[in-house]
Amino acid sequence: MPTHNEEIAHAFDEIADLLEIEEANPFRVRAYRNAARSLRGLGQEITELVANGEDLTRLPGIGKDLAAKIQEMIETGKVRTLNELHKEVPAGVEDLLQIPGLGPKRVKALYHSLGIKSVKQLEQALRAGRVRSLSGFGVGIERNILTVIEAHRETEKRFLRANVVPYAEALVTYLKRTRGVKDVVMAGSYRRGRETVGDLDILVTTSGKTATMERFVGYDEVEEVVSKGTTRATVILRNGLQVDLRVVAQQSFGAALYYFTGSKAHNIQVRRIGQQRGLKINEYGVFRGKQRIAGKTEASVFKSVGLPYIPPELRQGRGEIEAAYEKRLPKLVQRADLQGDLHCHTVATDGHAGIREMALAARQHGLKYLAITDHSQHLTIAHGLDSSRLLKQIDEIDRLNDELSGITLLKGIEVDILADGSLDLPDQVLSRLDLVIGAVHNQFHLTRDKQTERILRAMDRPCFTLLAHPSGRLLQKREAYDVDMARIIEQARARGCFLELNSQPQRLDLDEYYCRMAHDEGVMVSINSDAHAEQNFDFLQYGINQARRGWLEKADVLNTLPLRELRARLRSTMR
DNA sequence: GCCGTTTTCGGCCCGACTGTTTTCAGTCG
Repeated sequence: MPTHNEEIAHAFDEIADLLEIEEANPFRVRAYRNAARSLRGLGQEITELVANGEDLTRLPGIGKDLAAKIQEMIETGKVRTLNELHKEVPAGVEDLLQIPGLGPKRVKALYHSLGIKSVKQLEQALRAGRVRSLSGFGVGIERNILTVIEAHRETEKRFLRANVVPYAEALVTYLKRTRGVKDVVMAGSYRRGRETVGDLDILVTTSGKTATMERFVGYDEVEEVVSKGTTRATVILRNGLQVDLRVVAQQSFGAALYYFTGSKAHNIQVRRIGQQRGLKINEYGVFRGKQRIAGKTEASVFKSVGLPYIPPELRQGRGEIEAAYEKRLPKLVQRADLQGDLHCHTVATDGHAGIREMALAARQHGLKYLAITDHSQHLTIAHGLDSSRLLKQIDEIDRLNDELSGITLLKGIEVDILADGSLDLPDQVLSRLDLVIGAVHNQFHLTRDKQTERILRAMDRPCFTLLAHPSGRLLQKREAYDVDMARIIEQARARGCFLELNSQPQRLDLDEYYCRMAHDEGVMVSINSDAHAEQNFDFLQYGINQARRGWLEKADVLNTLPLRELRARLRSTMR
């Protein structure tokens, strides 16, 4: 049973929680949290590193002691330290830390004074008014925690980026219409382009006194005001989304934007570098002693520690700072680099528009070519194409290409990869197409070996061009199927075929880790909309966000090629 | 518990808001 990074990270977080409740040295606590974060950001299974005999203490935040604990975890599946800690504080108590407003001190008091070991017990104690008498508590805190427990029973969940975009944009527009307000920008994970966001962070700069805070908490969608000061406020919207607002003076714009964009891991690294250089970096600027030396722009903050500008999508604390110092930051792909789209559907299967309408919509979105790739017969629920319908569609595309200007249609198919790795249509039909996208749409629960073999076999077919949504994940709905993606990427390199980055907001598949692996291995990725309707070409922006988080450059992306070159590349994969 | 272009000891990112306190501890991002 392999041990995954997340399990070890979780164990370290749990140790940190328990140590905190025990009032251990806060820096020791932080060491465990740093190590957990480091493991989560690794992008590679730690068991592989161990198997390759790598020295774990070379990983950031992992020293001799924690390296040994990782070994212990891999070998025995547990850590003695954690079991020891549980003798003092039973399992479950640390869950109380997840409740906003409860930190280690209060949790410790709740457990030691009242014996509270679960959220449920806490709720009962709160209702009985037994909590208010504890020192450090009061009626106010009692009431607040109760409200939070009730309101957040269903939360701790993140929102799909696409679902919060309208809220973010509306709120920004609303705040911009405030007197004295200069800039209103989104920061946080939203700005870093993450596929899901836990909350929205909005930064506002003002000149002089304004009523920004009042206007913010008075927003129509606000259900609850969590906190409100002069420079910072937090609200919960009616849909459960938390929004944090920060207000700073114009001169601090860059420092504040940098600070609130994060990520936390990235910021901590840079502040530490600043510290080594005798600088203090906070949201108001970069300071040497009392003197403010930078902060008007983000670039000035980076410059103060000798770094070039690092795009938000890369600020994850995963090697971007080292890469920046060594001048090997990627030049990230942009939406404008995309020349076409290689995956869409029409009314022939489960799409909502005809070929012509999709072509015109693609052209409207600035694309020069579009591959029509409806489903194949095996996907009956989508009314997939059999050979004869596909051949008819090929003729129709030929006719439309004669007629349409400014957009070229490519003939393709999203063909099912069957359980045995064969494709759902015969080679002689597939060979008439410009490209063949293979996709797994069933049998998600095969063993890792079988699933991997299935896909590798399909990729080996003579007509195979591109692997659609390679992991099959649906964000917040379905886990990726168990598959050896490193082998698939290796096979794509050897075979000369390509991987898709599917831009559907709930897919965004490849994920950022495997994008980076493809980049490192020299495998080209196609950023596709998988549009099922005319407006779905907007999804491409989400794919671009994801690609940028995965360090992809223009040269890594198949559909940045002009049509002629693209055709040549596609032909080269057919054999 | 980690870490080192001032250091193998002595540091460890930084500030805002709330509520319970009479000047600050706890919590959060």
